[in-house]
Amino acid sequence: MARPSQTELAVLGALSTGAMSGYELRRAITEVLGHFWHESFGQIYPCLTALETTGAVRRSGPGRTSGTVFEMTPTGRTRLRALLAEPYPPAPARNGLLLRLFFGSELPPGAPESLLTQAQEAARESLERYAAVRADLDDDTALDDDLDDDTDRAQALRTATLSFGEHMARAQLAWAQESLAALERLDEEAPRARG
Amino acid sequence: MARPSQTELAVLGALSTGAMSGYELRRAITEVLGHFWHESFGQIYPCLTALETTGAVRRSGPGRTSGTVFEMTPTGRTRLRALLAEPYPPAPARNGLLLRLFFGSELPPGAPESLLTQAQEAARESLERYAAVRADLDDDTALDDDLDDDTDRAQALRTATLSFGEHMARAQLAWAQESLAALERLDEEAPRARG
DNA sequence: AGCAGCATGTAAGTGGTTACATGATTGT
DNA sequence: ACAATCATGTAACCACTTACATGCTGCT
Repeated sequence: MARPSQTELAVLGALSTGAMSGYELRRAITEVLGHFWHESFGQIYPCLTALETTGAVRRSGPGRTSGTVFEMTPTGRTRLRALLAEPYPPAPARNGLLLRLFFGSELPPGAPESLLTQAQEAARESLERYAAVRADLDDDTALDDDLDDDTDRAQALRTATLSFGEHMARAQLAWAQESLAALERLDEEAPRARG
Repeated sequence: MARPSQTELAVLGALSTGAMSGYELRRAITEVLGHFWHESFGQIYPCLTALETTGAVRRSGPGRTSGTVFEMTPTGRTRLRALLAEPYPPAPARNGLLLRLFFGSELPPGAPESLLTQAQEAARESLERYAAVRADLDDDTALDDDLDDDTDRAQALRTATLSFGEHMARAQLAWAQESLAALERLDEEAPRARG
């Protein structure tokens, strides 16, 4: 694991919150980072063994299978900080929805509209999920009054990632609505414009 | 090319607007679809030969190198429509910025702020590019008064993909500003909250 | 005894990028 | 003559997914 990798960063990041098994690691990633990150077992386990050989991670617990947890070492924390400071690779621009919409005039009428409605629905569902997460988050902060500045700041950063999802979902919702309206307007005007 | 592929769709889509060489194909994709799609030569050429063997695409022109253009056949257009109707695979959730922000409390103070400022700047640049594209688009529609309903609709769909980019960029801008403000507020309040 | 969930891994395959090799054409 | 750009491709590699193999633990 010489070259920096995003999987490595995600794994070390998750491990920075406490020691856990590979299985738990994956669940932690999908549950906590789920709205902007994903890892599969096929990535996690090889990454863990690689991290072990570089000394960033240590296995502790009884033995081979059960009870074994992966724990971040000081070397690992240094590595985590280095990876965090690394510039992130640009996300590959590949939006299947827009690709289909762009050439949507090849499809029967109504098909692009249906794509937009689906996108709208997806955005609404995302917003609902985010609202639930935010409710949990607010409960937590209301309970803990004795936060120091560090956890306060950490909390704010985590909230920012949630807020990103909310902004994007709202934007997608507005866009889909707007685009649907534009297509509808076209349908109404078109027949008159003939001749 | 038995299994549907997004590259195939992008290539056929681009070819549906006219015959061109592989080289031109790539330029067309990056220029026209650039804000939501990308293809490299390593994908395009193998895909073209595969499409040729299935009869979706035909080579025409003088010979081996120069002058050869790839042309979509009727089979190809059928294939394009089938691919467009296919549900699109979900985009893998992997946002490097959010990953760094989430664990940003491990970084020296100021680093997350710098990430947000960069994101803000990137969004601003995107908006500028989109504004330029939209200006071109409006010029075109102003010139052509004799549009039929079909091109009108095609135009609306293409505009929708541009509009998507604009909505997302604006949302990112707003989010970055909001998050920066939240962090700043924290900095001001923190010292007082001590003791 | 049997099932659900915990747990660790591997192998094969996919989709994609990057770098390279090669050569023609056009402009300066 | 040289450089830039047009043009077509291949090979090596990388990241990632999926499916599979294996076995443990705890519950009913």
